Amino acid sequence: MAETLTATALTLKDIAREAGVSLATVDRVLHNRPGVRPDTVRRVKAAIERNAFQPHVAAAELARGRARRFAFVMPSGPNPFMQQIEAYLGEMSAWLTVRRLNVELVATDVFDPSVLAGTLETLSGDYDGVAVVALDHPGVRAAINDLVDAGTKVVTLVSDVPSSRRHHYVGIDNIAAGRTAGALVGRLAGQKSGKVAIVAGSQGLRDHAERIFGFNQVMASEFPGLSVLPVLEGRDEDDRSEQVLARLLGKHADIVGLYNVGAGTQGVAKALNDKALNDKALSDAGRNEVVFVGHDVTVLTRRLLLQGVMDAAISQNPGHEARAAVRVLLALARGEPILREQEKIRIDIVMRDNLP
Amino acid sequence: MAETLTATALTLKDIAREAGVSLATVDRVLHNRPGVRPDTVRRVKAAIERNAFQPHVAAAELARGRARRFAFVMPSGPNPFMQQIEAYLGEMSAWLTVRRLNVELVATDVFDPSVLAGTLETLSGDYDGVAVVALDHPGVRAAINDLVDAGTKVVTLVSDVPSSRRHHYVGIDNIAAGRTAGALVGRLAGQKSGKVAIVAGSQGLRDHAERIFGFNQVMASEFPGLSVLPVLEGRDEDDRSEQVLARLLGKHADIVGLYNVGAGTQGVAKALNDKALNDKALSDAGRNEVVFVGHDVTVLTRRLLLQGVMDAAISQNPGHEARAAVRVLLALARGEPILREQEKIRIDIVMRDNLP
DNA sequence: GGTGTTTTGAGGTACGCAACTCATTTTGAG
DNA sequence: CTCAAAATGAGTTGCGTACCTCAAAACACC
Repeated sequence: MAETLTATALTLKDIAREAGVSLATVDRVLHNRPGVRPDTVRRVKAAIERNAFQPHVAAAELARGRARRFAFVMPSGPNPFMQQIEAYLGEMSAWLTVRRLNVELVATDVFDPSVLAGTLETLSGDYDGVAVVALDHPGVRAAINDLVDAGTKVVTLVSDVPSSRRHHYVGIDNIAAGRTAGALVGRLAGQKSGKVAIVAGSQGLRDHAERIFGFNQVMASEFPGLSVLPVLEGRDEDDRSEQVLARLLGKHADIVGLYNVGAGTQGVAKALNDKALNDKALSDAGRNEVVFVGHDVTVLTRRLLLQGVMDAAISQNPGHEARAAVRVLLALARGEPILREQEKIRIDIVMRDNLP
Repeated sequence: MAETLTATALTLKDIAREAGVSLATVDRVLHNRPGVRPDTVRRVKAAIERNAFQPHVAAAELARGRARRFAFVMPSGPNPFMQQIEAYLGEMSAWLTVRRLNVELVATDVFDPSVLAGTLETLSGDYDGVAVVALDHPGVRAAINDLVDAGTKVVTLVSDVPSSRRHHYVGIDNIAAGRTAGALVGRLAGQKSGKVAIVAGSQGLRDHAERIFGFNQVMASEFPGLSVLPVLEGRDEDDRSEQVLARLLGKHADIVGLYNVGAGTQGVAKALNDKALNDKALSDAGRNEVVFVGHDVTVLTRRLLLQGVMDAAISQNPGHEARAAVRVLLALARGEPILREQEKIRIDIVMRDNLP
């Protein structure tokens, strides 16, 4: 009736006895210290394997004494999503303190490859781990690889550099996110046919490009009644996003769906509202006629969802990302296995009634 | 440019000096041992507060020596969702071992209040923490309170007993889940008007009742064109669910939406498919005409989503629930604060393109 | 066999706390 | 003021590991 899930824990002493060597030798093997014959190394490692030995985390942590230093390299501009990640890191403060972890925020211009690469280089050697919101660029890739070679654990955050040798990526699959947005716009638009607009920050950003790709994929294959208009670029700015969208809405009367890929949500909503007022075309339910899907749950998008202006937000949980990045860095630094399932960031569909 | 998020860690010795007492007295206060004057207790506690002192987790863990025992009281029947939770607990095995945690699974008939209460009573005293999938019933409530009084930490899992003194609930807000389901059925049904069917396990189950409540709330207030038919009870069994639904589908030709509140999904899908075949009414996109929203991502619902038979699944992440329950029990046992944001279980909307 | 080098063993110390003992001081009741 | 009880200080041990030193043993090479 009762089933136990845990093995009895061995200690280093047990491993030493098993392998027929002294504690000192096991210690040398465990920490890759020199002065052990290859044959002995093999014997010790065999004993460790055989017993699935894992060092007692608490004891190891206590013994090593010095704190670990992690750096979070984040965009310097005022990006609400990034600010949320930083806020959640702040909330972890007590958690970090009792584990003797030092987390430092490093603000930099992540959109300028050379600046970002330069920042990463200054970090080398000083940190046990680095989490970075990275731009995918050869210079950045090289800087990441240098960090890895120096022994620093590196995770990319939100935006990946798959071609680098970073140890882990904490973020969503942006193609799937775009597909999800497409499916939502298509399904929520109902039987209607018409045009669909896309507002992005820039098609040069990897994550935006991937989202657009996924979105178009779904629209093309599943919603033949809807035609996607050329992508508008709003540079993630409110004013510019509003302008370009307003112009487009003026030109096409039959726009039934809108996908806002990045930020600039305020501007997008404004353009949409102005149009609705002009048309005097708010439906009875108080909902805008144009299906509006965007990204991330912020103060603003939360309000838009509650008002019915926005129909759904594709979200990646910033708290989860912050904690996952720290946990992954810690596990990497300790040599512990990573709970992939736990650290995976999901694509959340957030509508009015399941607002977190 | 670089901002540090962590405080420098104090030790018990520092607190002792601050409070002007010896280590022994601090220890007595910290562990509620007798023999300390109230005034001294206050001084020590003040010093602890003032410095936001938290014992070094690793050192405390190492010193206490004995392992902690947690019990998970789970339904004995073959419930896919519960099996997933158990599977994820199994995956944590290494994580648990390293932290000297013993987790035991206790299978019992959670639907029989007296049996469940009896099982909980046998656990008293032997465990540091208990997670239980609880039925809300006076006998169960009393058993939970007894456990709490005995010093055991108790969390309710998936299904809550809010009137008990359990320390924490790990699960979703089922009313909000029902509302979300309602919004999805309504929106995905588009402009259509017609009837909506509900299949539940039993209206006597608290979680099912709450979901239905939320669902009806949204339907009534936002989708006046849709009328909800009386709830069918399928007892979470495939055969029975199929029968009752098939009968209903035969009687009403204008059913445009279906909400499956609990399990029995296989049967529900079968009834729906048979109807579609009869009507020869599959749409061009291969999608069933009836909007079908259910709960939980299992092997079955995953297939149904991919096939387009099912339109959305409301899901609570079983892996997250398993890990959150363990983490909460551990934090409670250690007297650490709980990261509420982290342990909160979200209502996930899962459609084909964001299947986890 | 002798030399120098490499490998191994033995042991210690420190980490911060829990849990305990025992001696000493303080306190309050009579 | 006395004496027992209560409160407090001082100290020890152990948890499992990291990291270090020093000496002994094993080995390679000529």
